[in-house]
Parts: sequence; C-alpha cells; structure tokens
Amino acid sequence: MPELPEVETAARDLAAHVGGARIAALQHLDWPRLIAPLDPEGFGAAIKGQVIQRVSRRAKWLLLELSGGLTLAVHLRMSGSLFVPRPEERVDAHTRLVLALSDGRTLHFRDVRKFGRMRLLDAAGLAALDAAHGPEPLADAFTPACLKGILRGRTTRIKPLLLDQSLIAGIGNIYADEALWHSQLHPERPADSLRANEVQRLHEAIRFVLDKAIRLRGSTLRDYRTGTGESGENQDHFLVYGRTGAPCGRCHTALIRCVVAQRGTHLCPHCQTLPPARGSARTATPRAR
DNA sequence: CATTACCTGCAA
DNA sequence: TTGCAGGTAATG
Repeated sequence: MPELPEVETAARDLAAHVGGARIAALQHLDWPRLIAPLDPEGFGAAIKGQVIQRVSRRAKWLLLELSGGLTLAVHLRMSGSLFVPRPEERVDAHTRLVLALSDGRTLHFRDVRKFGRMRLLDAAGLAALDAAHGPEPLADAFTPACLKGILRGRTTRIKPLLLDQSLIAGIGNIYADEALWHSQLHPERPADSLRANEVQRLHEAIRFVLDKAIRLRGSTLRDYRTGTGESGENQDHFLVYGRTGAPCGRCHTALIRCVVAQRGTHLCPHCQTLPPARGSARTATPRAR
C-alpha cells in the first residue's frame, strides 16, 4: 500500500481520534512476528497504560509517541492498515492486532499479507530510523536544488532512485509512476542525465502528486484504509498507474506497462521517451524501413 | 544490478 | 494454475 499519502492520512486521522487516548491492553494478536523481537507478554506490558501523546509520520512509518518515552513505530508494508473502527466493526480473519483503549474504543491493525511490522523505539532507535531515510519531499527543505543534489553523480535509473527510501522518503510504486508521467520523464533515464529544467519538473511533479493524494485521503486499491477505516479516493485520479491501454491524458497514445527494477511500471510511450544512449548514434543498428 | 523471500488473495 | 499486487530485507 501505503506510500507517503496513505501513511500521512492515517497519521492525521489517528492524531485526531486517538491522540490523548490511553492504551488499556493488548487485546488480540494473531501474528507474533508483527511485534518481534518482543513477545506478546513483553509487548503488552510495555504499552499497557501508556497514553498516545502524539501521532506523526516519518517516511512510510507511523509514529505513535507514548507517555513513557517510547515510540510505537508501525510500518504498513503492502497491505496493512491501522485504524479506529466503527463500534460495530468486527475483528475479521485479517485483523492481526487489537489494542483496547481505556475509553472503550479499539485500535485495529489489519494486514492481509502479514508483511507489516511494529517496533517499540527509544530515542536512539527513533534517531536511527530518521537517519536511515532521505528528506521528506513535502518539507520546505526539499527544494529543486536539494533534488538536484540527490541525483548528482548517480547513474542509476530515475525510477528505482525515487523508490530508494534512503535518498527520498515516502515515494512508492504508484507515485513514482505518476510523478514521472507528470514530468514527462522515462523511468529508465539515468538520474544524473536530467537537465535543470527536467529536475525542476520532477520536483514539482513529486510534490503535486503527493499533495493531491493527501487531499484525497490516499489511494485504496485493495486493503488500505484511512485512520477511521474508510477508503481513500485518489485511486480514481491516477493518470498512468494501473491504466495500461488507456489513452494518455496528454497525447491519447495508449499507455503501456513494462517492468523496471522488478516493479510494474506504467508510462506513456510517446510522452516519456528515452534519449539514445551517448555514443550510440553511429553504432546503433538501423531500424527496418 | 538481479533474484528470492516474506504472505495472502484475486483475476486472467 | 499462473502471475500479479501499494514494500523491503537478505543474498549472489
């Protein structure tokens, strides 16, 4: 799932709904690896009675700051969601963990594929998590010059670079494809081959697609839910992701799907072209006709 | 850089 | 039955 806009939406909802709430107990856990290396007893003891003082996001991590000084860091990975369900909502087969709150409500972690993880971090652990990630693309500090600096000297293809959390935080497969379409860049362009105006376009596109997705409360393809258990709306606004064969919104050419760095990749073959590699002009095999 | 692993469900 | 899915870590 869950890329920056989805995690941001969940964080904002949870801040509004469980900020200040007290955790009464670990009520349900059916996937112990979720909280490893702690065992259910140790985890339960550590969170019992803690007040959720603040909820925030760093990269694709949800951060629940607890009154005792520890932070419950939650990564949703592919199919996780963390939400306060409506009172009548039941624990289903994919609900991996339930925290009982002292006001009678519950906080559900649901995760079909069981890839999600929770960790209890002290200040040093939190600092390490922060240091492992690149800048937040929606922060003021993320300027075109900042992006240019990240690309400089890197010969890797631009799409996998955008997915590298240690370089830029929070972009995943959907928003990488969307941002590259908006900036009319081929996903296999070498990162350091972008001209100044292309870097500028990419910078603007990244911020545009992420901001728009947050305004629409994230994208729900299958499993993602906001912090209140609702679906997002942004999936109805994709320009390329998952739209193979549909007409490009700029030129009406049929969009294509290919694989780049082992990830399904969607693009317009007319708007997003790969310039000939340097030196290949004279050596390339002439095409037919 | 690519492959495999981690998991489950769903559509072709 | 096969391939694919919003992510990432481990391993050649």
